[in-house]
Amino acid sequence: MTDVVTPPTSPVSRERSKEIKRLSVISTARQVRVLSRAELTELTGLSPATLTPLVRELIAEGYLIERGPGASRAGRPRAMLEFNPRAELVAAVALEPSRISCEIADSDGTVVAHRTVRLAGDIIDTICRSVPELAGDGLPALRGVAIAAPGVSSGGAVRLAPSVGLVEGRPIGEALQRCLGVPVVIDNDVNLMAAGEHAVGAGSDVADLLLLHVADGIGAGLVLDGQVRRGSGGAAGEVGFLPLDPADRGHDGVGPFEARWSENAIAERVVALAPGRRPDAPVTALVELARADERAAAYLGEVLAAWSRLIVSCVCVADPGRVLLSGAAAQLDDAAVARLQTLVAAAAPSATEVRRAVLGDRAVLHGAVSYALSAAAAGLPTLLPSP
Amino acid sequence: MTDVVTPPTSPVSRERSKEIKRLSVISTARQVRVLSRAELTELTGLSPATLTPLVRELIAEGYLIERGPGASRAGRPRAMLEFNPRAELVAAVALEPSRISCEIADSDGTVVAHRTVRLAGDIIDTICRSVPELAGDGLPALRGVAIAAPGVSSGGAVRLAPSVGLVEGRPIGEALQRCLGVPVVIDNDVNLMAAGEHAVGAGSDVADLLLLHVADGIGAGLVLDGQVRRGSGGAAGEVGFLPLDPADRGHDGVGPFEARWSENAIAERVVALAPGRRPDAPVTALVELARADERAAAYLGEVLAAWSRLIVSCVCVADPGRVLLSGAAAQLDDAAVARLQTLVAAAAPSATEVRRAVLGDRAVLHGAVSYALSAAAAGLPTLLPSP
DNA sequence: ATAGTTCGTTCGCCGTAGGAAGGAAGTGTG
DNA sequence: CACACTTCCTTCCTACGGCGAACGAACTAT
Repeated sequence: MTDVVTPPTSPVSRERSKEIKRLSVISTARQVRVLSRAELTELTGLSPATLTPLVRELIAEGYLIERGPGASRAGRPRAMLEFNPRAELVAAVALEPSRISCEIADSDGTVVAHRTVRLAGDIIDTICRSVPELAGDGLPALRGVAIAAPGVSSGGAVRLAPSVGLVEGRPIGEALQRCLGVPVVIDNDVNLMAAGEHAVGAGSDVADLLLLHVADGIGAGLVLDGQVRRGSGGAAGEVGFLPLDPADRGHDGVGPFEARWSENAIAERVVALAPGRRPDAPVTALVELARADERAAAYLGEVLAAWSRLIVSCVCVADPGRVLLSGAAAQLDDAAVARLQTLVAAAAPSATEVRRAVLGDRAVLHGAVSYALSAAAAGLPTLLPSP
Repeated sequence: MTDVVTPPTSPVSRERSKEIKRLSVISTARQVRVLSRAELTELTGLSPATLTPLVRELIAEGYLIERGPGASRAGRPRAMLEFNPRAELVAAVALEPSRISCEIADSDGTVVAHRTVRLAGDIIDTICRSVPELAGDGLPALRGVAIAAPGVSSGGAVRLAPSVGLVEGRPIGEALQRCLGVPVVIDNDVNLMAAGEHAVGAGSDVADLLLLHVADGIGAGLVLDGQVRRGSGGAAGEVGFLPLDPADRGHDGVGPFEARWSENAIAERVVALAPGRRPDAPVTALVELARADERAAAYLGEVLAAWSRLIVSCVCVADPGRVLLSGAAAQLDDAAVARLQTLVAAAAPSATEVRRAVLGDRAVLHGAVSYALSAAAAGLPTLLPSP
């Protein structure tokens, strides 16, 4: 439909269709974990005759491991195959202001190795050296690298100084891809969290979700139709900029909304309400204070109202159906989440479930795994069941 | 990733891959209109040997028409093929409060036949009779039917009484599909407009856009990554419900925002500013008034500010990169559009282009064509170049 | 005219998908 | 305990589609 010139790659070549089958089997096995060839025929639709050599190949490559025969009612018992998560490793690299943390995980998201490197010298060099070192003899199994960058990763406002210029645009991705020989994806950390929760967390049963992450700023990750949507400039989910209060104006790349309702801002108010040292988890502190202190309860109400308006805004635009609370917002207790849910339901045009995210710190890692695995499959357009 | 059970369809069968090739050629030809086999090899990546029999088949089926030889610098001239738009017809059915309008169009969006039927008896029956009648001997070429329903078509708030129960959910789609034997898609009219502008209108050069349609209410259609996104409950784009004014509350299924800034609301103010009969095009009237009347100018400013905040909200959530003004919003003159653009740029976190939609009334029709054509191809997951 | 160039087609090989039949390994039953 | 029966997996075989390569076709340039 668009008048972009069609790319010169052949749509269906023989190698492709074989690879598609491979991926179909692998992805099925990854989900089901332990299954027989008979189940594979059912799930993938491939004929047994087709599967036999393919499975043999996958066993030889270490993707599948033959286990003993499974239970059987009648007839020959199924020879069970177990998916070997170690057959596919991914690297998740998180860029932080003055260091990078690097993790190697298998396709379950189990961390096989991790390391934190102080940022010295060129980022790209550092990553190119660290990843193979960490992977060790598992390097051949490396399927992809996902890089989590704080703030907006491409286009949009630049929110984090250190990564400017290096992260901006493609260079880092392209360079790493050449150097490591595997697909490299780079994205906003909030988007990765959303992908993680969608893959194995509180959103694994739905196709659409919005993850609202409250920290120093407020950001959201949007998953629609099973895919993280970044928008044209990569600024989708920049909900801190929502013009919810007509009077407010943003300052220095900080959205008007997040200036008032981020974790930082709440922390300040909490300190004012209960003088003492600044709490690590201001929202937790606020929730506790609110049980006894009326002023705190009132302020908690304000916070919930503000967040609810933010959520409603997202529902009106994208209708994700489920909203996951992450970061400081995940510190809300059940009662507060329920209140938030009620506020949202009252104003949103569509039924929306509000829940806490469940993966916490590990969300980014799982997101990276999910990205890297799907990037490995991305060479060819997906023929796999997408939802 | 999700634990939905994998569907039992085979991923790559021979018939599929053949169909994929067919579609690849057809879709290329649809875009380029007149081309040679040599160009097809370049554009689709298929080898000449593969194309020869395929093209022969398509000629026999009427998809392609052989034209004379084209110009040539040196060597054998290319035998030109022309795509026959009449080979694919689609029906676009618009449900209106008391009648339905039905159009048959070819894949250019040229209307071949149209008819308006007063709503009497069962909607499904009526459509099932009208479409084949209208299509006449072109019926075998019918590739799909798209139905445009006002308001939210599934889930979400019900906005239009007459279609309740019939449109709600799947029944009408399924029934028609059985009866007519072609894919039937049903959607919100604003979503269809967005699809239309994306296909052949002011958004044909981008993958993401948001169409803002101002009429009795305010609605938006969201295209991300080349696809209309409806959200989990089909309420994506219900921007009339945006909680932009904390004090406001919605009434009776009308969003708080649209109650104040829809065409109706503007019309009332315009009447107040310039007493007389209610204008057909209140925004046009307002723009003209604003040239001379200060109060009108101020009010126009308010309208633009309100709309800009709405657009900014959408940018913060979905970052479409381009916003198309449709309906009453398309009545703005260049200067007003420019002002709107400026307002948006000042507050949005990402560069966003604001333009008028260009298809006007025909947007829904083109959207229906686009839907119906892609629905015909939707049986199999797209292997075609998606962006 | 002849060489050169570009197009399109035919031929034939190769590889893959999948039907069919057969072997393998269990459970139930007389 | 043998026999049928069921189910699972494999092997054999065939058919067919994709594409490389050679070939014929059609036109330009010199």
